[in-house]
Amino acid sequence: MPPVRVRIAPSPTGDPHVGTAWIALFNYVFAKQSGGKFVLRIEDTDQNRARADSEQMIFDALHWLGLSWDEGPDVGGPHAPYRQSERAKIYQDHAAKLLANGGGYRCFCTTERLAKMKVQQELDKKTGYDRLCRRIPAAEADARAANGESFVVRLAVPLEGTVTWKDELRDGEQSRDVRDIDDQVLLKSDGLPTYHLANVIDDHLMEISHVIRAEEWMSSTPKHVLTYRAFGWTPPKFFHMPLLRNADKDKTKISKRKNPVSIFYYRDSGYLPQALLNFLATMGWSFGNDRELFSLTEMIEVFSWDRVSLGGPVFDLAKLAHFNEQYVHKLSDDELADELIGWRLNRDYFKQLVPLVRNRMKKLDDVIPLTEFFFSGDLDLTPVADQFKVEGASNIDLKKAILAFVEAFETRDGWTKEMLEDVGAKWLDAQKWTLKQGYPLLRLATTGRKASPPLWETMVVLGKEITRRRLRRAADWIGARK
RNA sequence: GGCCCCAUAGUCUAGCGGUUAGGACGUCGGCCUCUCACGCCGAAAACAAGGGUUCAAUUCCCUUUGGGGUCACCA
Repeated sequence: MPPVRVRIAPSPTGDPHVGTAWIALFNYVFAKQSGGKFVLRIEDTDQNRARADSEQMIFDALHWLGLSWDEGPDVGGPHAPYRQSERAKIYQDHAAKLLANGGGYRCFCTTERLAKMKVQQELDKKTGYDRLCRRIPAAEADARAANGESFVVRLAVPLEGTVTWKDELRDGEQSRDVRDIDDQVLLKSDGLPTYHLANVIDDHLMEISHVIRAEEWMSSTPKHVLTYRAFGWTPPKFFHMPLLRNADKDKTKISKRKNPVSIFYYRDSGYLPQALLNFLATMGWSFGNDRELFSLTEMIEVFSWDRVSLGGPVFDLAKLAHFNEQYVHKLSDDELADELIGWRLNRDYFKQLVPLVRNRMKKLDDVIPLTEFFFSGDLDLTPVADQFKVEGASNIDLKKAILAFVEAFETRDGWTKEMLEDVGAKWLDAQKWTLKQGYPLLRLATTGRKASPPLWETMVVLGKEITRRRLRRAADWIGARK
């Protein structure tokens, strides 16, 4: 048996996701239990979506949870670099091998042609690349590439036969008719690999023994298996965990439109990392003996794959709150005091608040009522219910307007006063509202009050996650009222 | 829509042929109590449907239904 080596491979495209934490937990636990290694690899091959501060946020979030990695971009390791953007040469060399052995081929199709093809396929009810470039003789393709023509490298999927593999969490063998598999793009025209190529190469080179990932990857597994074969490699073992899902009627995979998904939301609204981890562990896995409160260490002791259940668990905030309550109560007074200080009752946080409220204070004790909403999570909006109104706008209009503001800042980088100010101004224009009509709505939703420190500064201090959550919650609440 | 995965209360789950179908969250009652919370006690609440297999199916098989994923030069 080769040593156990597992990994998580998040892409730095935004706030660290609870789904990442959840998958990380199972990888971590399995690695620790088997005396293996847990690797963190950053999948940043999408230049359009990668965000600079995002990688550090992943580190911070995982550290906060106490899930540490043995190898990674920050700690190094025998298979460095662990950042895919720094491994471009490796992928290109490997793509060249595929070109040489017929496992892959160059495709010169333009995005326009591909788009046209897709439109036609809609009518014909077909999918996948039509393999036009697969018929180009290798010598001609080489010449065109040498000539500077832009191309991608595609996987040459066998024309007939069946691919089979084992999913360790499911009975029997998985198999797929190759005719249902697309000639996946492996190397993009910018010379960087797609997920599929980078993933296979890295997992192989980094000697990953068990790929533990979410079910959304299950349908691309045959492509991966084929890619391993094209290189002449043996695929690792695959474990596809179910997907975390939204609550209510909408049981789609968990998303920020429906649920707070940033790990930082949970940290900032006062959840303890051990409680979050414990809660996450009970999603799709059970400890046994009707026990559901346990530590990471205890989980590592008893963990086994046969206690994984495959139904997609709904992420239930009420139950998370219960777990957290249990953990809070377990702390001694000293420990709880320290937790509170570490959370927001500390100098750093107060230093952000003081400039916002100092002119509104007469005595020191005014600080508490003035800043209360900086310390609370979800707000009770009923006391200000009748304040949520704009002349001529229905409840649905108000809901849409608030959501429009959220969508607008969602597309922007950073979280600064300037950005919010800009988004706000454009939003007012779009709503055709005056300042006095529009902004009170946002203020009410984010602070639960008619009066507060300046809106943008308040949002900045509150943080993006809590702001988003409050706005969305307010929008839903308004939209649902009579 | 094609392909694939999944299916025990509203939610998370136990169960791996014979159980009064267990636990937890939430909900509702009650006790405790100066209030509230905690805590304690109790209640309502589930095997999606139809066929098989079997002496016996929640459990095994098939079909249907339902839910989900995926069909990008995003991961």
